[in-house]
Amino acid sequence: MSEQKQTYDPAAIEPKWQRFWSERKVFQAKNPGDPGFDEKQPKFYALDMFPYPSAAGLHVGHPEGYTATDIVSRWKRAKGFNVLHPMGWDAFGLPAEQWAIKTNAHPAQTTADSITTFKRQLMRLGFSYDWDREISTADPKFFRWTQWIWKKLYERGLAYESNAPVWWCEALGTVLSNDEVINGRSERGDHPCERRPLRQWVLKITEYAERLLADVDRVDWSESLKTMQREWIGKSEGAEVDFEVHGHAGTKVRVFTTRPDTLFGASFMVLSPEHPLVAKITTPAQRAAVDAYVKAASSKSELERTELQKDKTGVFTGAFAQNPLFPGAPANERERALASMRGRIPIWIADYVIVTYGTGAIMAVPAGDERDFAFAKKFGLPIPGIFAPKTNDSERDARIAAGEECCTDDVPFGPHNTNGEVSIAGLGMAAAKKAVIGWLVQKGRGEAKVTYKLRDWLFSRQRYWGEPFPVLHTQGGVELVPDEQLPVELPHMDDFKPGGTPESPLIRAKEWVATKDHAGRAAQREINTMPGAAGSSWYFLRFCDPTNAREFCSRAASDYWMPVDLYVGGTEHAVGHLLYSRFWTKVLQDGGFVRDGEPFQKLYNQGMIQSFAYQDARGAVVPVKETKEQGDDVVHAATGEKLTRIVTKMSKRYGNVVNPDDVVAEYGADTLRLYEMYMGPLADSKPWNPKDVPGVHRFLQRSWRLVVPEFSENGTIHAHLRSDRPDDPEIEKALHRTIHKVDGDIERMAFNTAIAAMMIFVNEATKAMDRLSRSQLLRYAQVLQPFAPHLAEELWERLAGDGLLARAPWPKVDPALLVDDEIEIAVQVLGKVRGHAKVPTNAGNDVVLSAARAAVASYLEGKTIVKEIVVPKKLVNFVVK
RNA sequence: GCCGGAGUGGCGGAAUCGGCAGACGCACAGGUUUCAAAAACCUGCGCCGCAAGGCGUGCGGGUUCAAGUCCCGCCUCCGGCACCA
Repeated sequence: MSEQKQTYDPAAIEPKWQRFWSERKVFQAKNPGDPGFDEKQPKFYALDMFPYPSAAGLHVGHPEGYTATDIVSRWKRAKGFNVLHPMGWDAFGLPAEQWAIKTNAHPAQTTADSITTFKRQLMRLGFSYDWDREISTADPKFFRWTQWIWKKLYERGLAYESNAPVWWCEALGTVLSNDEVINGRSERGDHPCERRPLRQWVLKITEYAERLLADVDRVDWSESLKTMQREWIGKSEGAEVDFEVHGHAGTKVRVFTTRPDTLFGASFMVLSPEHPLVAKITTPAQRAAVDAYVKAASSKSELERTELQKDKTGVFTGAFAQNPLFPGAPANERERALASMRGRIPIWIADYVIVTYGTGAIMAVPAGDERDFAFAKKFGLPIPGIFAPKTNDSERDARIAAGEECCTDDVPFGPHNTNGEVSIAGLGMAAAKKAVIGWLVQKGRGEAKVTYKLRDWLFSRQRYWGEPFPVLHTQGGVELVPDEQLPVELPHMDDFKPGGTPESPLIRAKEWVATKDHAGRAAQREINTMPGAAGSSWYFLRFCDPTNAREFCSRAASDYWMPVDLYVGGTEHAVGHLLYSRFWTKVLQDGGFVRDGEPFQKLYNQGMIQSFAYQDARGAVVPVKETKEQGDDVVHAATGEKLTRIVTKMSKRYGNVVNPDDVVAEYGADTLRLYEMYMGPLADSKPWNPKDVPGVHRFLQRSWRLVVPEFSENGTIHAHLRSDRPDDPEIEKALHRTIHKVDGDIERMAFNTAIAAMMIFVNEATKAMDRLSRSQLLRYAQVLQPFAPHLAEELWERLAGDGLLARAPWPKVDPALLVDDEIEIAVQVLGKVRGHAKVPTNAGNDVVLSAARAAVASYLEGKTIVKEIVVPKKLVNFVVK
């Protein structure tokens, strides 16, 4: 029945423009030296966190950030910037390999298929990527340079082999790095992990800890993200102090402490159960108990340890240490008998002390540390009071002084904090630290020390689908593969599954493993592969110079494009990816290969797109398929039970996953882009509401109809737009305000309010449809272009705009049109709005006040005005009695 | 437990520097058009109240002529860290 069809047809215009942009390479970025490069243009590098192409295809979460960077890219181009906006694939890694195993295919094939799907889906959304710069981390032309950079790390002494215990995940068949393990379980798949010693490649990121920390201050990231980076690096300033062990001449236990000032209050010492001295110092009487505790601790998973964290456990070793403030460990029996001797403290072991942090041993000061206090209470150890606080709470002061309550505040030390040579009595924390460290250094019993929580980066996996290391194991040790033999490619293997042993499946590629070293002697290739984060730690550099066959990226290219001006992605990479990328960039900077050590100047985390789900009375989620609408309610289709709507993650299990392809098919890509930007602030998590999508689609249709009549034949435009005419001043004003608002809102990444401003304009323009001019609609198309590029480009073409809209400059705003001659101000009496008054915009206070008095005359009658407050151009407030 | 962020109509959200709370969209209601429906367009729409008016930004206090916004004390939700000495 519908000969009368809407003329806005995204299915027709979107592919048309996508093809056009692609064939003409409209979004190709020019490097210095390229033909057509304009050196007068400033540059702008807008980057998305490149996706991991999974078999499941694109999720609606992907286009959210991608649309944001696309809007900024298109806007920057219109503002005269040379814009680099690339896209690529994070293609190596565990999930691809596991998918391949599950589907009985080869990861090279499944990855290629996933990339094809992702690219097709992305192409349908009209993003202005320079597809000539597309890269894949699994492409030998790319990972050749990943291997080359790894060699630089090795040559700079930043890559080493280690047999230290590492996180091993049985289910994944590989080791994992710290940030891939959460509470003793794998981040991917949530499988249990345990610590095991295995030969691994490790990168010395800790050598860069201080710079990684310091440079956090100079990037434009959210405070919470910067805090996460700082906390992961975890700098602590303090001291290392040596304690001699009684009865073991020359044996010292070194502890790390952030509170060397509290050394006078050390009443026992705790070693981690894994500490190397435990076996040596344990007395025969305590040996059985200690062995049992050590064994129990080692079999406990990290998870069990943290679950039991409330209750402290530990065992006495039987040994004693000597507080270095009170030296002279007794050499003979007689002295040892003096149990009261000052500074003689018992050595315990407990699993609240972690072997990998600090020195794996602590001095316990229960008076100044909550954990030590709890331990001392539980095991009846002494709690010498060391502080003498003087606050308003004298009862608490007394308890602290007596060692009955723990105190971690900065309070003065009490009078007995002296050993005759150094005294901190009456001093505060900072001065006392200085005094104690000074004395220890002078006596050679300790030193100031900075420690970091950051651990070296475990950089190898026992899996097939990753970059091979450019390393040979020869009779003479490790030998690097020469640059001219890079890349070291993966051997083709039909069976690449992990073999249930800690060795990589590459061990079975015998011809590949067996090779020759530089001298022609038998050698073996490294069989571990690099972790998923290898390629993503430098891909942003390759985008600057993606086809360079001689270098990973020329200095000229990176000097021009780097740093990334806007980087958008999810918070899940807040620690790992960002820290690793910063580390590699700094190493490359030290090698003179890039200018700046910070890759990402501005970083923006998008929120998660959530979805509705329905819960029954017991709180169980009912899959969307099993629900139905009944009036205003949603009920269980089978039982009719009324359900409660909740907001949650999209999940197959709940059946609430939204597929971008479906949205494009029904409404078009412009609607999808617009809806995702209109949902709310980019940084917030917010639920997808299918009922809201038609709202933004309607807005696009209304925009369209300003140019093309609803049911026109052949899609011709309104007659009055076929020639130029004077601009209607009212509409002109509204248009300039819209341009100004959209401009400012894109700048602050407030895309939702920019769209609202355009909606307001379209609503006004619709009411004055026949007064619109061609010039006004061309300019409207220009502001709409970053958001709904296909529709805008089509309108531009139909209105016979000059050239291509994608290359048109941003429309000019006349500041004079942003102000009205007359404005309405609010008039308040005692802070309540009681009326409004129209006054000339630049009226003086007397004019404003008399207009305001007239507007609220009835409220002022019989009252005395005590005070008159005039806020220019906003309001007047009368304070009356 | 500690560190971030948030809490505003039936819903998503707006209020950018302390100055008219609820822009814009959804849902809903009424209307125009239509044989009818859809679409489109127009109008209304925080809560209580017939109205005048009162109340209202998680809760309780405070500062101010004026508080969603600032201060103090709580509650709830989300994210991160979690015995790091």
